Amino acid sequence: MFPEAESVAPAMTAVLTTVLTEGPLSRVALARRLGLSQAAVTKAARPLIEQGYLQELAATERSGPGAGRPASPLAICADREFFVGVKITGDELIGVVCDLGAQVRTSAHRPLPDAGVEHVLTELGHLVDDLLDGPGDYRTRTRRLGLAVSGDVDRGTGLVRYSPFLHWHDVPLQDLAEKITGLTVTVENDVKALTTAEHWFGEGVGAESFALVTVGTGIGCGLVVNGRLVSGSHGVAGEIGHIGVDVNGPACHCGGRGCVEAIAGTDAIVRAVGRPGLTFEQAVTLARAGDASVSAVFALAGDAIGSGIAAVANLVGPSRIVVSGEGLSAYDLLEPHIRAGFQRQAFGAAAQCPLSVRPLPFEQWARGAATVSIQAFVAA
Amino acid sequence: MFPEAESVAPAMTAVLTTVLTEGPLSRVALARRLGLSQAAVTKAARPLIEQGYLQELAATERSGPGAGRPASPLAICADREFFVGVKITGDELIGVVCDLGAQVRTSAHRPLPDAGVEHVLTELGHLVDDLLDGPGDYRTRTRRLGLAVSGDVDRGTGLVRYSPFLHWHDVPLQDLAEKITGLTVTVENDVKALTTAEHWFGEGVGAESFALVTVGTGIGCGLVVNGRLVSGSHGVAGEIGHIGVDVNGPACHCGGRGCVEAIAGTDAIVRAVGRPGLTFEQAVTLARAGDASVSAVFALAGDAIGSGIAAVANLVGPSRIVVSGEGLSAYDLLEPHIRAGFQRQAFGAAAQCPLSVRPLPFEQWARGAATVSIQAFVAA
DNA sequence: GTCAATACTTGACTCGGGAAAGTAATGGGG
DNA sequence: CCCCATTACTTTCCCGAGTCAAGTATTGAC
Repeated sequence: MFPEAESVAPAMTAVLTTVLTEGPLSRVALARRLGLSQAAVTKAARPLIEQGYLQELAATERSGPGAGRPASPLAICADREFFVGVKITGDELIGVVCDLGAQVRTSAHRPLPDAGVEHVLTELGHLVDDLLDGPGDYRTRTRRLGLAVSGDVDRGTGLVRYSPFLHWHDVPLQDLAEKITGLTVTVENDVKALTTAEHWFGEGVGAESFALVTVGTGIGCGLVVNGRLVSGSHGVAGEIGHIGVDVNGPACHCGGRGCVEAIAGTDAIVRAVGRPGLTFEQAVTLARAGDASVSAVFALAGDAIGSGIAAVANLVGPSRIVVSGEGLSAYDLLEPHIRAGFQRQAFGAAAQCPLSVRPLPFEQWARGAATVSIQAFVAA
Repeated sequence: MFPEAESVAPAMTAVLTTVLTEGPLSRVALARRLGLSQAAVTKAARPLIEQGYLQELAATERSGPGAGRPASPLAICADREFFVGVKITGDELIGVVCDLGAQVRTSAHRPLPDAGVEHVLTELGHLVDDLLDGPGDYRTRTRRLGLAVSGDVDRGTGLVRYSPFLHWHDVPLQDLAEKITGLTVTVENDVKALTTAEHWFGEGVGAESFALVTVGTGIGCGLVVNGRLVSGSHGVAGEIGHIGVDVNGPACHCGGRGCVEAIAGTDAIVRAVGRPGLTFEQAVTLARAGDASVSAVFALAGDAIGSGIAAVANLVGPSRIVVSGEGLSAYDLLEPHIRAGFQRQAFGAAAQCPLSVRPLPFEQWARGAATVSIQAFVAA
């Protein structure tokens, strides 16, 4: 957290994290919330205030019958520090600058004609320069960069083990990006980054367990269980897209049969419609216009997604599920069937798990990357 | 851990837990394993030895080239304390006495003609008396009892929220059982208890994430993720039996379609064979004798189980999966199809997750209950 | 103005754990 | 045989995070 400090008192991390994710809280409220004494919170908060990360808000009006000294809630100084987040896709870099409160301050993107490591790094350097040297004067108050990449990523070492879209194998992205940008870099899988962002700053705040499902060409899922992100011991986790929901369904590129993705991925939907040359958007238009056979494809797709989500609910019992992704452009067509499939396959109380829909634009994925670097900063 | 102590130094719990689950270790090895200083281990171990929970083994012969003082490994004194575990089924109580090392010392059972709470408690009292006052003189060194019940159980409060087999609603089983037996009682869901036992003392030792699948009339699953048991926020977790693997499959009693349990539960198999009056055992015999249509039913069942297990592997990426349960009497018929279904639907590296088979007799479920009380004791 | 109520701060203390130096027990080489 | 390197364990001293209890601050109600 501080440039000098080796490791920081747990209470400081806890206080800062709680104020970040749950908003302004008085010291007394923090003490109750964290199971600490008031004295411990006072001591932990002092250096955070001195360093400019927290500020005392004006005393609020008090409720309740009796009197008493008004609380002075502690709030984040969002401007104290900024964080760059970049999502690396196969054909584009999308970058944002976020403040400490994870609000996006500015964004930019660069096309990526070539996904070679060298080229991506060069473009990344340019993108970061554009973001930090543009209006806002973020350069001086920015020390960290988060990168979100699809595929198998080791967050601890910042190694990209394998990324199918980029065709990367064992790229030490963290080291390379730190050399190019001069910032402290954190690398994370893109879905996990987005899940983290929702867990800290979105719908998943306060949830002990939480799932985020992304619908698009691929169908993915990020999981938080017992308050911690699920990483999977073989680097595989959240692969909801390859759960089999129909033994007699279409073959999937993964070798499985009737995978959710092979039924409900945008490519799979186009294929199932079976009209040569038709794009996904055109299929959506046809279905909205009432074309029965195309609508049926969307119905099956939504049902498959719902079944997959129910599998998540049945297995880990999250307290919330958020559905998101690019494929949500067709959400009006999918939603009733997603909900129907979910309700049918969710077991017992799992059916009561709230399912919310949030179209998260690509910029939000970059924000997810920034969020991961905020986390790394707070935990440092 | 100690009758007097309110809370115990974390290092003591860590040392005792590690020796329990990983066997005798020297202080130096423990320090490395736990990331503590040698001094901290020495200090934590002393009271544990004094109280008789640990003992120093004779120095072992040393390997390596140089010389050096031989290590004196610390081992559990298994006889120091005993634990009763009872599994409550719809028609029987199965009880065991385990030592501190979770070895079963003696067992007993009582039929349960009536699953009413009153009657179960009376029988439980008799069963515990039988176990503790029989040969072995366990009574004086036993202070804890673990109960395993199917259904929705709150381990923290020992409340059985709902148990379908027993037709129980909101039974404060912990309090009731403590009154009857005079022991400190822990209550846990049966599958979770068995999973805990395998995680601490079985195949799952040392695994950060681990899944146990039980195959029988119902099909269940216990999950350990990031080293912690998954409980599910609505009391639902590990319901692998109600994952839908065939949208066109048979209706399930849960309201779903093509649930694993509706295809591969023992009742479902009997129904799918479709010969009135035929028992499960007779179906097994027919299939073993080569009856093609019956064999096909087992093939479909195995495939469905394999798909469900693959869903677990894809979502949480456990480092091991253990398959168990009564239905394993037919495991020769199911196994190849379970493995085939798993391999087909497991995504990428998830397919490398080792799948082991362990028929765990009912007594092991009672041992699971005892294990939960051992955990409660160690953490106390 | 006093009083109860609530929020926060201060200072003495506790306790878990670390660092480093000391002791114990072994085998190997002179 | 005596030293010495090597490894295992113990002891002593210290630090720092957190608690407890007492004190200060700030409000509304009477």
